[in-house]
Order: sequence, then C-alpha cells, then structure tokens
Amino acid sequence: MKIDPKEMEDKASLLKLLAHPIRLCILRGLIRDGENNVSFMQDCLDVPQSTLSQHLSKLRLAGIVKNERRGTEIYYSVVSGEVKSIVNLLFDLEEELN
Amino acid sequence: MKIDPKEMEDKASLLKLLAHPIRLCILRGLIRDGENNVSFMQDCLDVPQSTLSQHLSKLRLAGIVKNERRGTEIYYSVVSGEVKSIVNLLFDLEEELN
DNA sequence: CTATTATATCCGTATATTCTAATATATAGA
DNA sequence: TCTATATATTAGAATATACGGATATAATAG
Repeated sequence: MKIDPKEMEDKASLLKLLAHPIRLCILRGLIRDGENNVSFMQDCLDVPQSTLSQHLSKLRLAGIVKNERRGTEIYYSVVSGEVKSIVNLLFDLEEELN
Repeated sequence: MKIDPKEMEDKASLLKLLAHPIRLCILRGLIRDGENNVSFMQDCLDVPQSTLSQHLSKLRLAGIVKNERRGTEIYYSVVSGEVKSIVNLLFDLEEELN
C-alpha cells in the first residue's frame, strides 16, 4: 500500500525499456513466436544491424530477454513474465489468439 | 495480428508517458484515490511545484488525465482505461485491495 | 588458415527529456 | 482594488537516449 520510491524507480525503468517502438516490436514478436534469431528480426524490422543489436543489448542487460547461441545464430526469448503481461495487455493478444 | 508501425509508435509513446517515477507516482495515487488536487500531490511527492505541474501537463496533453477546477484548486483524475490497466498490473493493485 | 556470415561493441553526433528559477495567470477574501 | 494562495508556462542548462558507421568477435565452411 505504501509508496516506495525505489519501487517507483524500478517500475519506471522497466517501462522506459518498453517505451520504444523498435523494442516494443521486438518484444511483441518474441512473445508471439516464442523466440527469434537476430537475422529474422532484422528482416522483420528493417533497421540497421547495429541499431537492432543495441536495443537487444538493453533488453538483455535488464534481464527482460535471454539469448542462446545455436551455431552461428543467436536466438532471443522473453523471460520476464511481467513484461509479457504488459505487452499482451497493450496489444490485446489474448483476444486475438481466439 | 499484423505489425502496424503507427500502432507501435502510439503504444511506445503511451508507455513513455508512464515511464517516469514522478508521473507513475501521480497516476498511482490518482487511481487509488479517484482524484487529487495539485497541492496534495505536491506534499505527497515532495517535488518542486513547477516540476509537478509540467508532469501533469504532459499527462493532460496526452489525454491520460483530465482536470477540473474547484475554486482555487484543481483536481486531476485518470480518464484512460488502458493506463489504469497498465498501472494496476504494474503494482498488483487488485490483490492489495482485498 | 582464410573467407564468410552472424552478431556485438565503440564512438561521435544528433535529438529528446528533465530540471530549476523566474514569471504569469486565476481565484478568493479583506 | 490589493493580497495571498494555487497552479501553469517559459527559457535555458544539464543530462540521457538513439542513431549509424566502423570495427571487433564468434562460428562455420572450405
């Protein structure tokens, strides 16, 4: 019930990470598909490789996604349940899954 | 189901407005209390008047909150159902209301 | 070992955001 | 009208964020 300044900071930081069109698109795709590799996202998003990689890096450092190398490619997936909930809510994914 | 760039931009902009500790705190208080006036929020948040006012202005311009003058004071409340959902989800307000 | 493909990191610049102090506006009361 | 209180707006400086090009690393094929 109480307002904990640190909790506010944390929640705001989390939202800040989601609050970018490219990152939001990455996350939405990962949640829908379960996982994706970087090349696929690159084709899908049409942004420079460096830009995409930097956004993935932010999400990874924050613990929102994890990655796993398979041979030459690296696959990303979302680990944060909280983030999944927020993104699903934002895009009404539950409804569309019917 | 499709990825609409404009929708991504819009959703990211919405999240960006929530992604600040002061604004998040404002919104959480408004959702919990129904409405609050600026002086109350100021005492509650302990930030300079100008800073608070600028954050309120952002939320107002985005249509997330509305305000209503009563005499010398101005009361704010949240009008966006989407924002209510996100903030509730973030802070698990449903559970705490038991 | 070399070449190729996939991905990450570094660096400088451009842009956006936030803050503070100062000033402006609106209302109510004496 | 003058004053006090509540709130909003403006302007500039400080800070944070995003971007793209160049370069680095990792893995695989030949």
